[in-house]
Amino acid sequence: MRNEVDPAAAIAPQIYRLLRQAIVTLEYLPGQRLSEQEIGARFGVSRQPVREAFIKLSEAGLVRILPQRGTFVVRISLKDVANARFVREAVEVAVATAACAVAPPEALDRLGDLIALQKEAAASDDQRLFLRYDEAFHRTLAEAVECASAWPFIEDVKAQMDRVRYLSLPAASPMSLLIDQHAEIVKAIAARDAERAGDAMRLHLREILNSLPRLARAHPELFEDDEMPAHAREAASATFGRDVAPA
Amino acid sequence: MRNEVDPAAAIAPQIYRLLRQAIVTLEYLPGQRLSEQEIGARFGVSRQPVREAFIKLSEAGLVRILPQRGTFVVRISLKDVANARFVREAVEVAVATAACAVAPPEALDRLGDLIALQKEAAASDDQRLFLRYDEAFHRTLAEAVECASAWPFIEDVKAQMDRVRYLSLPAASPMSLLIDQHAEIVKAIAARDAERAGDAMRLHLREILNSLPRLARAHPELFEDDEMPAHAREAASATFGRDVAPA
DNA sequence: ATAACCATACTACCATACCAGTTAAGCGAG
DNA sequence: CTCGCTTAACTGGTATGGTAGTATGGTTAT
Repeated sequence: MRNEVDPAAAIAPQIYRLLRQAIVTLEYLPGQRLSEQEIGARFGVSRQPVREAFIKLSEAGLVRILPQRGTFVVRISLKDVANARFVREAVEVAVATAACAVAPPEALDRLGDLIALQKEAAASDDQRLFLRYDEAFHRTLAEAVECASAWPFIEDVKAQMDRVRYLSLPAASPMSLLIDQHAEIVKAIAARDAERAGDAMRLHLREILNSLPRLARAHPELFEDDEMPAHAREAASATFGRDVAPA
Repeated sequence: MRNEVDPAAAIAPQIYRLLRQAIVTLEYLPGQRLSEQEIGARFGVSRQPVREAFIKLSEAGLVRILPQRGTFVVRISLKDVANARFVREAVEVAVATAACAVAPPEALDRLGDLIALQKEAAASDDQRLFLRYDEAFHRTLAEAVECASAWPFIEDVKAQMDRVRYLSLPAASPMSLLIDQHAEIVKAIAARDAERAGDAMRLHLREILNSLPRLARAHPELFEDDEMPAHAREAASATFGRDVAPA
């Protein structure tokens, strides 16, 4: 978060990116108050672009704006994470399925390149870099089916999941597993097997359900006191069989 | 658009709703310039909340903000409409599928009530009211699977489609057809038949593909000069067999 | 000791002022 | 008449000021 803003470019989006990154990486913890005044002073900008960043953050569900009271980083809500995951699974499974019909071979090459880069990042144990390539992989796949204009929506939804992702970084699902899942997705698309590609993507995106209950128990102070909706328990038990009920 | 704003409530969201409505109903046509100054004067508010409304409209893809030049209503883009439809189909088919597993009977009752209201609106030929109940139907279904927090997401995506919807109002898909499709969705969910529910929703949401090429030819001045992405042509031909190619 | 009150110091929101960049019209030179 | 420059009138982006509402801490009355 020490990055300076570029006064030549539009400031508000830069502040948004910086704050989002800080929240998602848990540099700003749930409950923390964000002051327009203070953030503006820290980056040497006025309150107005900071305010616009706050509004976007609140739409992404990362902060809660209470008029005349303050703006606060929200706790991680199992319900919100599960719903975000639900939406993301729906969209990206559809993307993977569609890719089998319409993705050009060059796109598959690019996806292969990104997997190779992820392997490098995993080899040097650079988790941040790994996550960057992970995001690039999913975005590239969306572009492959000419859904680039749909990516910003996925990106918004992803915010809820990303924070959990960073929370699980120390002992996450091993990077090698995620790489294998990416590879399986690409292989299925290359084989033009729509059902297999969809299933592979579904399995990949349900991975987070495996660690979520454990993380919620390990860090209760970071989590909202709510439960996952029924559709998430369904999805988890269908994939992993257990370890999803609160108990 | 003649509605006044309520100065007691937050102004920016009100302006957003009013402008969105005006654009979607084609009261503001593509290419029209929107001036912060002028809109603010018309509603008796300052430029600031208007500006925030513009930002949201641009994120929904309804206007394009060109810094230091102006803000303009964008033409309808076949690509954007098709992508929005793709995303919406993915999410709502997943919702319909999940509803079979988790929707409580009371939710099905509410959906039945909304279908009855739609029939009334159709009987009195009130198209605006019909569209309102249509939206309520889809939102209620999302709530039935505890995906209420996912609805704002669908609502954003829907903006692109709604404008086409209003454009097609005079001679749209007959309301009775859409009501039958809603009824079929509810029946499938009541029967807990996930595959049938998903297919019914898919068919329902692909209806727009049936009229889109015709509308684009009939109103070329309203449309961006682009083509639907491959996935949309796939979806259309899979459902309707033809009349989707530009020719 | 406790409870009610009030002054103070915040907050977000809206309004206003200022700035830099774009556009286009008007004027002057060729 | 045509081309090129200047300039004035816009634009959106940012900074700053004003306002109403909320939390808080200290003081006073009970």
